Amino acid sequence: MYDAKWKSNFRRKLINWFDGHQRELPWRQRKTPYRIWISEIMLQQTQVATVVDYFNRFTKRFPTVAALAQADQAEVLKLWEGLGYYRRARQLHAAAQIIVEEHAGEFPTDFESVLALPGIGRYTAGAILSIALDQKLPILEGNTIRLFARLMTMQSDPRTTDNQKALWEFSESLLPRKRCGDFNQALMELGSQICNPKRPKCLVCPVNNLCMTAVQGLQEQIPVASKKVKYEVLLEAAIVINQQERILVRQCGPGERWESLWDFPRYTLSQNAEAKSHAQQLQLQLKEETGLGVELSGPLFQMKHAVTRYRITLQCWKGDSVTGRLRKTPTPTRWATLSEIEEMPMSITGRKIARKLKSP
DNA sequence: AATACGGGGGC
DNA sequence: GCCCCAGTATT
Repeated sequence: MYDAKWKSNFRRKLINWFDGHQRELPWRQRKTPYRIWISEIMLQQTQVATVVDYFNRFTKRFPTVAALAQADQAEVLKLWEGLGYYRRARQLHAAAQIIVEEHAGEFPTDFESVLALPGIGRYTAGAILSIALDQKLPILEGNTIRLFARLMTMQSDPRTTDNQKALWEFSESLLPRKRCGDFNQALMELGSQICNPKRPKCLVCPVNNLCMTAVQGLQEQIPVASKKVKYEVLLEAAIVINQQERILVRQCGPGERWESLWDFPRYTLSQNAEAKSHAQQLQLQLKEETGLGVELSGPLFQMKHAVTRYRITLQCWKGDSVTGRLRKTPTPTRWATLSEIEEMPMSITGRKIARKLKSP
């Protein structure tokens, strides 16, 4: 079924389609390993449309490996602010320093060395080296998993270990002799633009007659859905304490969500109680922990924030007329003005609260 | 094999 | 509200 003839047809049709339909994207203008690397890290679990502006800002500020390696981590995180998965930024920064020290500042060109860099797994190593240097290496990620599952009419969850192995082998077996980078990008472009999850555009797909799923009309059944992850709901309160134009902020600690990013003090609320009694409870608790006189008013606003396995409802209170001295706090804290806060890498909730404070 | 790690696009 | 996104690292 997937014999040499099928594969050569597939390669030819796919690459022809890509030549006429590929999107113009900033990282496609100059395909250096550095720029492809940055784009691939940003694109991990993140849609193209979200990445474009971040990529442009980041590569303008850090045009080379050396520039990135020399930066302060806080500045790297600031440019990553809002993109999520902040470990990517820290590992990107660490990898730049490794490249300077161990590879003379040149992005390595052999698969094993690239794979050894922090934040780079099999997909990203293959993507960088194929796209930037046209090396013959396979890829497998969200788009290609779905595309291959449909091409192969895979009848079980493509995310299982066994099926992943089969999909990697399929990806490798498909690689053309030349233009492997374009071919890999074409696979992903087809997966995202045509072979999309819901209602794929099989009528305009360049390989629809090679796809048994399309021929049999099984698009909604394949790929087989993975087990769903359960969510639980958390309720948290953020508190804004003003003291002579300065606001108390804290840095999230190790093992905590948003590690090393700045945030406002937050407390978990039990779910069923009334907001007002929570506010009073928090007031007492905060007085205890900071030694400050704390007055509460609010809530300022509420927001919901979905994270992988749980959901947060965040409430925010604005404090006023705070006097006294800070005695002790659970994590690193500092009093910062709103303009100082603008320069600090903030969690998404911190960022939204700060924006709200600036233009109420 | 499961889980942590963010935030947003699109319907 | 739900699914999914150019995944990686850890347990």
